[in-house]
Amino acid sequence: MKITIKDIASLSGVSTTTVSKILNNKDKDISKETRKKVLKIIKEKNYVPSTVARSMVTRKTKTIGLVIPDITNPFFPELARGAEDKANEAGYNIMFCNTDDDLDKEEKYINMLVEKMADGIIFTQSDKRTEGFKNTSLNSIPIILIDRDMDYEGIKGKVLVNNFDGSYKGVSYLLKKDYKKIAFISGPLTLNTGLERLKGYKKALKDFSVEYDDNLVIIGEYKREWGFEAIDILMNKNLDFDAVFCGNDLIAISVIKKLKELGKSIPEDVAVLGFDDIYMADLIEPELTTIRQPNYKMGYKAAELLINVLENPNKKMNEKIILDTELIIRKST
Amino acid sequence: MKITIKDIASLSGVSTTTVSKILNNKDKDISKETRKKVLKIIKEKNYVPSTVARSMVTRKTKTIGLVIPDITNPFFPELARGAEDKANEAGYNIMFCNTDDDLDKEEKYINMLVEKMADGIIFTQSDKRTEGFKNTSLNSIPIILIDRDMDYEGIKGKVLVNNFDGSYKGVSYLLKKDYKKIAFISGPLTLNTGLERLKGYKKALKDFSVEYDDNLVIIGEYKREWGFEAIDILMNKNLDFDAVFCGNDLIAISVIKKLKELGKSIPEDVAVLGFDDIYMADLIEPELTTIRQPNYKMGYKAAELLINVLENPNKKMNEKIILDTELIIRKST
DNA sequence: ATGAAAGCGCTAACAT
DNA sequence: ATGTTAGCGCTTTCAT
Repeated sequence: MKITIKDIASLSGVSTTTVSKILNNKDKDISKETRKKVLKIIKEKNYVPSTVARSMVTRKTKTIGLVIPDITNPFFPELARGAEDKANEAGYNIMFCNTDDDLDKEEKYINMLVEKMADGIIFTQSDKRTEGFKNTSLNSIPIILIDRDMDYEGIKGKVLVNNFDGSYKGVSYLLKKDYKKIAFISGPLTLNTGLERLKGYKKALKDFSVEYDDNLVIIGEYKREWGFEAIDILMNKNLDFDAVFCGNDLIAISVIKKLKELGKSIPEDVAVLGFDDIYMADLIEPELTTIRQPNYKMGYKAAELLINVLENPNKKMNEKIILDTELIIRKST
Repeated sequence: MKITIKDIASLSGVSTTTVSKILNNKDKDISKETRKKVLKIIKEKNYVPSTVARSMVTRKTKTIGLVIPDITNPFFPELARGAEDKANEAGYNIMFCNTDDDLDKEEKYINMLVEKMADGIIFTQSDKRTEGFKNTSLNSIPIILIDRDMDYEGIKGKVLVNNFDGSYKGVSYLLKKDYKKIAFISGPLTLNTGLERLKGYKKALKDFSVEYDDNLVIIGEYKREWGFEAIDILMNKNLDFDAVFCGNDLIAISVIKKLKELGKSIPEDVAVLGFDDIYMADLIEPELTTIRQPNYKMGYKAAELLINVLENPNKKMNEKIILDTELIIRKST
């Protein structure tokens, strides 16, 4: 038989109100002795209050939904970890959902989270999403957008990365090192991230008076396979390039691999620059020069922002945090 | 104003009972018309039933806790993903918790999960845990153990990997290839996983009539840093070895790196064998030969087992699933 | 085929 | 300093 607050109350010879107050640290006006007595019984009986019952009346679940494309993509674990750490500090739990960049799955998950009365959602949306949600029930729950930008109702904050600046820094560095024919193996341009990186790339070329060549920019996905394919495409086009700027590290790593297979030495024949600085970036050969994104911090900040919104429901806020990248120079350039 | 079942009922001109029945597909004896009418109103009003209120009476939350050391460790994302996929299929959500192998954090999380009335827990315990839980409240909730073995109350199933066999297969392969001085850079032996791998290593040596040398076995942690250190130790001891069997891929990858820095070529001077087959194993140079663990499947099976237990509370089961490993031969051996 | 009513375990406004 | 009471939104038993 599950033990309830009522049991504790009668066992202690007090009312449930008194027990409840003690449980919730609203015990300003509870006598020391009562407090002690009740606490003792609670411990004895190993009583655990039901959060479900509590949520029923407080309308809060202390649960945050984390909706991301795929935890298996090396970009996300750190982000998830950051969010979880902050949530945990503040007494929240994280419910995690993988959408595979699928719009239907996204909506399904959001619905689930609303049904389960998650207090809020941290959301990295699908690269296929071009508009807001069909489901209006969504608007009942605050959302923090992370990494990928967009505007629609319900968004109470954003944590983004300065992709333009990161890309600009990286490509400028390449240019300074006298690489002049820089191919850009991009991820999809449906996302602001890709778009901004492309802009940074163009801007850097311009500032160094290098002409932009459309042929050198090819667009694919943020996946390892795309790196292999992309090099094939570039080679088949018979293009001349002395450096490759990759949309992310996953692409960069497979590009390096492919290039080596083709007998190119890196960075002598071709320099390779990545984006992200994933866990493995300094373990490959040659160690990857890349633009580090603060993934852990992103997750952490997003949770912080969300909790802030949740615990100050009066203040209408919509903060936008833009985190900086860092150029990590290693051996591949 | 949040819309409730009551609103739907009065709007449809029926009782809440009727609405509830329709919501839960217990509508055998609800007329077609009523059903249709109610469903229409529900859609119109964008009504989402509160799972919290439902849980209150059904005593089920359709939530599963996933307690792991660290999602940031490349071993876990796939496992987590497997669990999430299965959970999702069955209409469950996953609450995820990182313990950093810390016993206090473990107990804290377990408590949280009990408070939140998670229906069950999938649990990869800390490598520091040597006994069951202090907290008896835990016994109220079924647990599936994953990857790391142990016995205590509340355990309703296990999904493990045949570490002995995996290790045996890998080391035998090395031996067959005529590597005879095989160092073993192990993870901790507090875990059955490490212990079993050591046993497999010993058994293989024995079967190939190679004498076991205590000096060649060094024990550390499942972390990249340990790979670097371990090679230092081996070198300082001035030991002769022609192959290294690593406790996991993380160690193997840093071992390869270190060895290359020392001017050794792989696999000519030294062969390297890993364990896990993480995402990056075939992207490093040389591609890593390793013993693949079915991580995704482990997570998936664990969720399956748990859901089975949850949905058949009458049957007393305690299944133990032992998954097989696979030797993936690449270029490092 | 449908509804009335009790109750899940807790909190909070209001008394005392 | 402590207790009474009314709900939170749903499911379920039992009537009708």
